[in-house]
Amino acid sequence: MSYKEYKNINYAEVADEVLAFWKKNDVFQKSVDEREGAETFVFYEGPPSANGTPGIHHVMARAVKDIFCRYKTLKGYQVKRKGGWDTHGLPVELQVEKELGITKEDIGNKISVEEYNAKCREAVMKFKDQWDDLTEKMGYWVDLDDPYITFEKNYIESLWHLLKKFYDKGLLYKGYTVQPFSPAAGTGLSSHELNQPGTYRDVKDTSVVAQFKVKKSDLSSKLFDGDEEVFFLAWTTTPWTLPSNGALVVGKKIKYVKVKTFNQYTFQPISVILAKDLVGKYFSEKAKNLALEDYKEGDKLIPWHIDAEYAGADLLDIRYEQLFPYVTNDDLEAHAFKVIPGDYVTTEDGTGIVHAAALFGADDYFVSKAAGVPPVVAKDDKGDDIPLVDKQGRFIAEVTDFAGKYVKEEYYSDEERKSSDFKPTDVLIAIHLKEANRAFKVEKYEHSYPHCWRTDKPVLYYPLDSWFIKTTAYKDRLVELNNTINWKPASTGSGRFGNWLENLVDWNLSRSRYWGTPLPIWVTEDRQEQKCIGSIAELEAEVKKSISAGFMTDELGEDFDLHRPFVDDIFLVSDSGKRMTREPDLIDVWFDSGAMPYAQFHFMGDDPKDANQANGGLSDVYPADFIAEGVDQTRGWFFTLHAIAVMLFDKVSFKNVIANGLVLDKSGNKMSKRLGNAVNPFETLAKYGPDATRWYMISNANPWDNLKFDIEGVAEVQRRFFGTLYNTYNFFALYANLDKFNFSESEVDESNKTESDRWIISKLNTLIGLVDDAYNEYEPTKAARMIQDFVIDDMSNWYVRLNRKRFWKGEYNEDKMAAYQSLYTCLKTIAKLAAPIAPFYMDRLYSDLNAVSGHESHDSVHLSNYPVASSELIDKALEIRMEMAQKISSLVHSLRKKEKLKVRQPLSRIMIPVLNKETEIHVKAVEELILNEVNVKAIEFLDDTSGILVKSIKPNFRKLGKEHGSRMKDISQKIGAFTKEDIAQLEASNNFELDLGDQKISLTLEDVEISSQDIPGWLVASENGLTVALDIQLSAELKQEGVARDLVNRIQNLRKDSGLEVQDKIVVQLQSSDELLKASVESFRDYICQETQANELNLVSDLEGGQALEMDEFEVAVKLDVIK
RNA sequence: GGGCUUAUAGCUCAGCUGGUUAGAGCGCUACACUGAUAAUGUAGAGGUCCGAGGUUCGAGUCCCCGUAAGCCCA
Repeated sequence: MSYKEYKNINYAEVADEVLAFWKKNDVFQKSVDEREGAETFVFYEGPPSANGTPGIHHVMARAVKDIFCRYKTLKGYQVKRKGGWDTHGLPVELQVEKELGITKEDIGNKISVEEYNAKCREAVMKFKDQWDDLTEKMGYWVDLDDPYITFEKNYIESLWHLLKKFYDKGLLYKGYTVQPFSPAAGTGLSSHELNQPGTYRDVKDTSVVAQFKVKKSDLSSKLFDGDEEVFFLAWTTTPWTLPSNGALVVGKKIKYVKVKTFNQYTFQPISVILAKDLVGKYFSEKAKNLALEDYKEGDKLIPWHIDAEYAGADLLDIRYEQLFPYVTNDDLEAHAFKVIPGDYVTTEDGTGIVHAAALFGADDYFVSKAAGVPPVVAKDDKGDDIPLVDKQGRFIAEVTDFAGKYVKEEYYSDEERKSSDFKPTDVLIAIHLKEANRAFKVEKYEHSYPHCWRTDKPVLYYPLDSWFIKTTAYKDRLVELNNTINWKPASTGSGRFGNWLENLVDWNLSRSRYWGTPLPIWVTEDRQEQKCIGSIAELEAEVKKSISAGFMTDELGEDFDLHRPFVDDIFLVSDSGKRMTREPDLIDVWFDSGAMPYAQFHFMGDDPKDANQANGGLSDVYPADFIAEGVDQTRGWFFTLHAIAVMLFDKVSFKNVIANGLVLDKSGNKMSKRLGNAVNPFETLAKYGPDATRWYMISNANPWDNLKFDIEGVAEVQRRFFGTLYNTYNFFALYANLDKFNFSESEVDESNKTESDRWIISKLNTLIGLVDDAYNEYEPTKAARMIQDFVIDDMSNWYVRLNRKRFWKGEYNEDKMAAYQSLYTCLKTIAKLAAPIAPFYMDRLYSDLNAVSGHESHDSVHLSNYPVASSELIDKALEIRMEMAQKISSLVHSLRKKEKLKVRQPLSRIMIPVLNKETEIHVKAVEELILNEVNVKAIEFLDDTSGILVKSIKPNFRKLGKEHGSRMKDISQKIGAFTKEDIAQLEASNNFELDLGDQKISLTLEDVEISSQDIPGWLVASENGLTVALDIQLSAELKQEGVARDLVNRIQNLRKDSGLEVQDKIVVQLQSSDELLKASVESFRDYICQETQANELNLVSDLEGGQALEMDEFEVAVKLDVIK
């Protein structure tokens, strides 16, 4: 058995082969089954929707999930990964409508709800094949055979079960929110619909600056100066909302002024309050400070002057007279018609005072609620509160002056609008205000306003009934438990998510749609009785009752579908015997996905932490140890998971979460199919294979940062990391096969290993621990980068390069064995450490190694165990020494470079100044390595006794700074001025009195850093305290050796060019007149022969058929003969 | 409008609790190596650490105000 050698590796092909192997041998299943009984690591899959095609960002998101599941498996946990599909919701509906060429209005007419939903059910799995394909090809291990699907009956039943729990706790209630609403279409509009192009249009509306008359009170007395009438000025582009005004909103930090002037329509003297910054908008500079007494009715210039100034905070709670006193009640009289604060008030336009009608604006609703201002409502015949505008967009009867009028002129028919005496309601309101001395300014104003995409008519913001989950009741607990969750990055948990929880509003569950989970609530017509259904059995029982009561005829069939329209055809009977109909709403799809911890297992119990499966307990799969999803899910999935778990079970549903960022194109732009900059994941995987793709994504940026995806980067990863690893393996395989190394021998004793063997093993064991930590802390990027650095820098560029000869030279002996063992161990360990990130190639690497050694009984790296770092094998001092060797070599290289002395030319010595014995011992231990690496004969150490060292000294800022902070400038200067003698004194006595004039401080050696950066008369280089001097004198012998080495090099080339095998022996004949060459050959004949595998080396005077070789300074003719 | 994130070499990213020459890879230039070879090594050039203030003996790092980009929410 020998190690597989690769001529040209195609990583994508390897991945295909490995994938086939996994499939054939059920490796994923085994990786779960073999851990049966082990501690579990619980992972939840955030369900994707298969109604769109997968993109490259899904590869990213899923790689993150996969990495930690694979890692935990290696660590011995059992990690089940149930897949899932998110199937309900608006995107599915829109796609179906697009395909069928219909709109929502056609549902129930051109197409039945039943047919429509059947279409949705098909459409939602449209691209399932592509998704499954991607999942497989990218190596994402998730159970696709038994996924949870949110439209399935069992799933929905669990949702109902949970909803009923909310209901029973009194956390499910019906209320309203202010939403975009199209009276013409009679429907609310989703934000998605409002974001359709063309919905926002510039329109000219009648805008009014209305005067709200301030009531006199203790609080408002500061606004009055005698008998004047004082008004707040508030601007609106929707005058129809003025009869519903409940409050005026000011910015606390905005400055306001009172201006004395006259009303331009009634000419009456008035005092008005508005933002100081906006005075110039309403008052002409020319009229400023004109005498008020001189004003006559109809004058063009209306005199004015600023009378007083107030802060917004001073105006709070001041009452004013209701502008349109059509309806009122005790509540309103007590709490409305006053000034309240609002952050959204600006002085960009208007008056700096904003009118709020709680029912007709989202901002208005929130500030009113926050300030405890009740909405302005009337009562209907049942005694329920109703807004002053009905659902058709008309004023109700109570608004006597405008009763029955449409609030927007576009709601009238074209004919009506053409009529000569037609006036839009906004204009009528303006006229009314002018006559009542309540209009300060009326003008047309052009602004952008949303329109209904179906009817083209303007949208109203209108209170719509909705069912809510009272999340606000659990706010504190939600925050508290969130603090126990490990968020990556932490800022998403504390910032984005934490702030969201702090500013929580109740969760609006209602959706007026067709394809989704129906709300299981039935009510009587008078709304006095309600029932919430929590299971199919319960529904069946209720249906039976209903049949007895005569409201239904048939029982539920076995295959009863819980979707619309079927649930809508069910009528229940109330406890008092009345007929009940289902509330027509569907629930927010986020409830579907947030409930997946329970619904995926058809949970119908009371406590998911119950260990008893018979009770429906989920203890071994709840809560999740780990979830990961895009940061855009913060207020989506992450929130709904958290809300349901905390509110129903007082638990967190996930302990660790990675919120990953976006995948952008290489210039940092968002990828979009429309712009054509979207990267096709299938093409990328096919070209570069999944390993390089995953490795690139993970190593390039932290998952939570946005990734600028550059395909060149994938190519680079493949070349640099995988190429190096592959080359190292191939190098190993080539010689290990020649020597038949199969690691059947016992490990070479530590004492018989070389310094570099022990070093690489030490580094490897350090790496095992560091990578383990990184994975444990959910830092995959750190893990990937550390592995990569080890492979490229330590293993390949240092260990292999330094030890190459050991692999191919000489007989198979213990030293060789040690080299093979070391490299084998490195490669096998890397395969394991990197397997979670690059699952395919690492599996192949592991298997190729293990196939020969048979060390492990596992068929796949993913069935093996994470390596254990052995602290005995870690030698920090050795790691430091080696670092010094690397630095010294680098310095010598750079000196050679400067002097144009190539490495093949041996040099006699380097000198290293050492200020302490320790450094010398360190360097001595790696002396051989350095000498070999830089081709120098000896290292000499210069210590103090040589007397030629030039020392420099600088303060240890970190230490001295802590002690003497503010004196550092002085100290630094004084130390900088130290003489040779000063340094010597400090070194000798470990004490130096530093005189700062007013103060003396004593320095020890720890307070300074002393280094030697120069040796007079020598070629010197230094870096970070290490200094090296190079002797560049060339003796005759060194020159000869240099030539000999050159000659070896040329002959080796010739061997290779002639196609000789590594083990072929040759006879060499040389002809040259050059004396140096002759001398070199004589002196170094043995060396040359050994290196070139020559049995004979002869200098001849005539050479037939020889080849001319270019040496640096002359030519030489050579002839090689192979010995057969 | 609010919240959060990011900004360091041409590009992609490191830079620990503040400490005095700001690093790596790619790319570029030059050289070397040539039995790991469609590989590899070494060196060099390349920086207003987004901008302006502040704290400090000392700021890429801490604070404040901006700018730009992105995401979420309104």
